Amino acid sequence: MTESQVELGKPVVVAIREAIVHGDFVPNQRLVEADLSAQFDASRANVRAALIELANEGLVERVQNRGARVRAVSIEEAVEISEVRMMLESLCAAKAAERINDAEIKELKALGKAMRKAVAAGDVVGYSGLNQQLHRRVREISGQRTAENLLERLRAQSVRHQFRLAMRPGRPAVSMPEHLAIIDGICAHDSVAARGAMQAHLASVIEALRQTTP
Amino acid sequence: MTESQVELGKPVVVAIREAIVHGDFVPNQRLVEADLSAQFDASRANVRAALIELANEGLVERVQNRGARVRAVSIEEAVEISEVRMMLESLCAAKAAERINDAEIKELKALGKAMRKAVAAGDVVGYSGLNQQLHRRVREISGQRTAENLLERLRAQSVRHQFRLAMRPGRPAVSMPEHLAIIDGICAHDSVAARGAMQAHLASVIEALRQTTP
DNA sequence: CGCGACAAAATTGTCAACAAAGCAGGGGTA
DNA sequence: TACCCCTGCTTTGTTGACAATTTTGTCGCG
Repeated sequence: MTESQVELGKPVVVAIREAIVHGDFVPNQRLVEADLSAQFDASRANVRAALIELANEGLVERVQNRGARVRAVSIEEAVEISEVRMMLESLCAAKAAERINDAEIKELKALGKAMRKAVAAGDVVGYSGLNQQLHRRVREISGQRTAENLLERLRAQSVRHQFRLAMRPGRPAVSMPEHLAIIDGICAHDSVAARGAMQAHLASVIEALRQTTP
Repeated sequence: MTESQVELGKPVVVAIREAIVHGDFVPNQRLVEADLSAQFDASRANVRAALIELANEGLVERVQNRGARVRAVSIEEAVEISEVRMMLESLCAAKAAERINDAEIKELKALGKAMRKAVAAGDVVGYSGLNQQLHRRVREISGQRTAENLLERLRAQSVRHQFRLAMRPGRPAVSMPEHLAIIDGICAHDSVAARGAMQAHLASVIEALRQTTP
C-alpha cells in the first residue's frame, strides 16, 4: 500500500518535521523506521538520524529498543511553553522596536491591516496564518538569533495547541487588539510599549490556555 | 599513541559533551569521527549520532562532507545568550520564590554563606562553582522544566565565557551582593524582588561581557 | 619563485546484512 | 478458567565495507 507521495529532494528531517507540525502524524503515533524509510524514500540510517534530531527538538520521543513516537505535549506543558515565549518574545519585541526600519514598518502595518480584514471577514484560519507571520517577523526584525532559534523550536512543539486556541469562538476578537498594540509599539520605536504589549498578549494566551478543559 | 583513558560505560554523547564543556576540546577543533570512535571506544555510527545531537545543542558545528568541529561562540553571541538568560532566569527566580519550601530555603541560605566564605578566602574557582550551583538550584526549584532545559543548553554553550568572566579581578566582589539579593528575594517568597534581583544580576553580567576586549 | 593541474590520502556519507531486544499469540498446566 | 512459558515475528541497534567528497601533497610549467 503506497502512502501519499512526498516532495522529493528534500532532506528527510525537514520532511518528517513538516509532517509532524502539519498534523499528518498525530501525537503518540508510532514512527517505525522502516515505514518512514519507505514513505520518504530514504535509507534507514538517514531516518534514524532524523529521528534523533527531532527528539532533540522535542517533537519526537525515543525510548531504548522501543522506537520513536510523536511526542504529545500536555496543556500544562503548553502553558510552560507560553510562559517562556512571553519572556522571549517580549525581549524580541523590545529589540525590534529599536531596530526596525521604514520598509519593515510599512510591512508590519500592512500585516495589521490584513489581520483586521481577515477578522472582519470571519476568516479564522487566514487570521491564524497572519498571526504566525507577525510573530515570526517580529522575531526576525529583533536580530536576536538566539531567541529566534529557541522560539522557532517552541512554536513547532506547541503548534497544535496554538491552532486549537485560535479556533475558539471569540478568540480573534480578543487577540486582534493585542496584536495591533504590539505593531503600534514597535512601529513607534517605543520599546517599552512594545515589550508591554507582547507581554500582555502572551499573558492572555496563557489565561486562555488554562481555561481549556482537557 | 594512546589518548587519555575515558570512563567506560557512559553513553558517547555524554562523554563528548563533557569533554567539550570541560575544555578538553577547544573551540574550532576538528572532531574526526574515526578519532572519536577510537578515543571513546564506540562505533562510528554512535559517534556520528552523538555529533548530530551536539550540533542540535549548539556545541558543535557540522558542514556537509567537511565534518564537525567545536563551535566557537563570539562575544556578541555570548551577550545574546545572556540576554535570553536574563529573561528566562528571572522567570525561574519569580517562580522559585512562589514554590520554595523550608528545606530549600535552608539550602539556599547555606549556599549564600558558602559563597561569602569563598570570596573572603579569595577562592575564585570555588566561588565560580557555587555560582553555577546557585543558578542551577534556582532553576530546579522553579519547576519550569521548559525554561530549565533551555537554560541548561545555553549554559553549556557559554560556559567558557562565563568562566573567563568569573576570573576577572574584582568580579566576585561585584557579583556576590547580586547573588545574595537573589537568595534573599527567593527565600522571602517575594517573587517581584527575586525577579528584579536576577534581572539586575544578568544585566551586570551583560555589561561586563560587553567590556571584554576580544 | 609562484601557480595551476593532477594524484594520493584522509574523511565523511551510504548501504545492506546481521544481532539483539521487545511483543503477540498459542499451548500447556494447575 | 486463569496463568505462565515458549515460540515466532516485528522492530530497533550495531557493525563493517564501500562509494563519494574534500583536503593535502607534488610536480611541471611559465
